[in-house]
Amino acid sequence: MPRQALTHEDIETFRQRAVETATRLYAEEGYEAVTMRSLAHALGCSPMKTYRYFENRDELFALVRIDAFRRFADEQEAAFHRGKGPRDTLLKLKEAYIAFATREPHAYAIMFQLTPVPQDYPGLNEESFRGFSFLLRAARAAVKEGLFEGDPLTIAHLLWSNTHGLVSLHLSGRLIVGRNLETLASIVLDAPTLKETQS
Amino acid sequence: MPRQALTHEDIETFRQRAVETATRLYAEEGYEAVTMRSLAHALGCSPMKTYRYFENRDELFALVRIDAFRRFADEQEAAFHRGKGPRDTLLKLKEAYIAFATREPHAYAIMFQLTPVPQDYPGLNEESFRGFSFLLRAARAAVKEGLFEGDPLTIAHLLWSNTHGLVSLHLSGRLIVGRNLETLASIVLDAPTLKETQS
DNA sequence: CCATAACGTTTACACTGTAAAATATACGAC
DNA sequence: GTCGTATATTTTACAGTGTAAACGTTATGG
Repeated sequence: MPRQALTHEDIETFRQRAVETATRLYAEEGYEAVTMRSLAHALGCSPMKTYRYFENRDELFALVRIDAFRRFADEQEAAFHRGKGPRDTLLKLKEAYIAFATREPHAYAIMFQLTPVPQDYPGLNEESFRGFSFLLRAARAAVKEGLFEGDPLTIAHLLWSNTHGLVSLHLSGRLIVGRNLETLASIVLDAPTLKETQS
Repeated sequence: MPRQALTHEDIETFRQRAVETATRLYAEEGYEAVTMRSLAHALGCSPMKTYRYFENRDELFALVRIDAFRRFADEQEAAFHRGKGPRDTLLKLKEAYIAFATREPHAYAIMFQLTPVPQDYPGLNEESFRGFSFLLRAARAAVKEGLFEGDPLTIAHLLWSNTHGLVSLHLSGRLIVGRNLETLASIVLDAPTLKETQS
C-alpha cells in the first residue's frame, strides 16, 4: 500500500486528529501527562512528525485550548437561548458554566486556571471572548431591566469571577475543610442564587 | 578553611536557608523556573546536596508552601484583630487577602492556584487552615450579629471563593477584555463591598 | 528515468528530577 | 600522629522532557 502525498485536506486531517487525540489525552490524564512522545504514540507516528504539522507543543496546545473554548462557548450560547428573561438567563449561564467545568475539569483547568496564561494564538481570544460574551449580553439585559446598576462589563466580570472562584476551589479540592463532603459539593451545585450573590 | 561536620542545628540552618532561597527564586521567577540545579547554584552547592537535607523536590516545595501559608495566616490574623465589628473585620480580611495576593502573586499561585493540588505534608493543612480560620471566625460573628444567615462555614467558603475568583482571574490577566485597564484593576482594588457582594 | 522536493524517522542536544557511585572530609581509637 | 570508619558532598549516570538537525524514504514533475 503505497503512501499518498499529503494534500491540503490531509494536513488538516492530521492536525484535527492530533488535536482531538491530545484533547482526549488531556481529559484523561491532565496537562503535564501529555507529552509529544505519548501523543505520537497514541497517533501511531514518530514524535517528530507532529512538528511538521505544528510549530511546536505550544501551538498544538493552543489549538486544544481553542477547541475547549469553542465547546464552552457553544454551551453558553445554548444556555443563553434557553433563558427566560435576564435573571433566568444569568442562572442558566451559571449552571452551564458549572456543568462544563464539572464534566471537563482538565479542559477547564487549561482554559482558566493555568498560570501563567499560555501564549496567545490566532482565534484564541475570539473564541475565548465568545464564551464570555453571552454573560456580558445577559448582564446588559439585566442592567436594562434594573436588576443591577453599574457598568455591565464590570458586572459580568464580577459574576464570572464569582462562579470561577467556587468552581476553581471546588475542582482543585480546596473547599474541603471538614468532612461534610455533600454540603461542600452542594455549595457548587446548589450554588448561591444571584439574589444572594449580588443584591 | 576546613569544613565542619554538620550538627543538628546546621541541618536546620541549611534547610531554612534553602527554603528561603527557594522562596525568593519562586517570587522572582515563578514555579517552574526553580529547578534543583538553579536552586543549588543560588545556594552555592551541588544539586545533590539538597537531597541529603530534603526527601526530594516535593518536600522542599511543600515547605515553601507552608512558609507562604504562614505569612498569609499572620497577615490575616493581624487584619482580624484590626477589624471593628464583624462587617469591618470581613472587609479587613478581604483587603489583607488581596494585598497578599498582589504583593506575592507567585506565592499565591502555589498556595491556591496550582492544579492538581501538590502532595500533602505535615503542618501544611494546619497552616493552611489557620489562614482560613480568621475568615471563619468573622463569618461566625457576622451570623451571630444577623449580618448573614446560614452555616458560617459555608458562608466563609462563599466569601473566600468570591475573593479568590477576582484575585485569581486578575492576577492571571484574564480579566482584561477591553482596553480599560484602570477600571479592571479597580475591580479588585475597589472590590465590591460585602453589601454588594452578599445581601 | 531521474532530479527534486516533500515527508517521516532517527539521532542528538540541552534541559529536568534523582539514583548510584565516587570522592572528600571529619571523627574516634590506638 | 595514623588508620578505619562514618559522614558529607560531588560527580556521574539514567530516564524523562521539548525539539533542532541529519538522515532516509517516498512521491512527483520534467
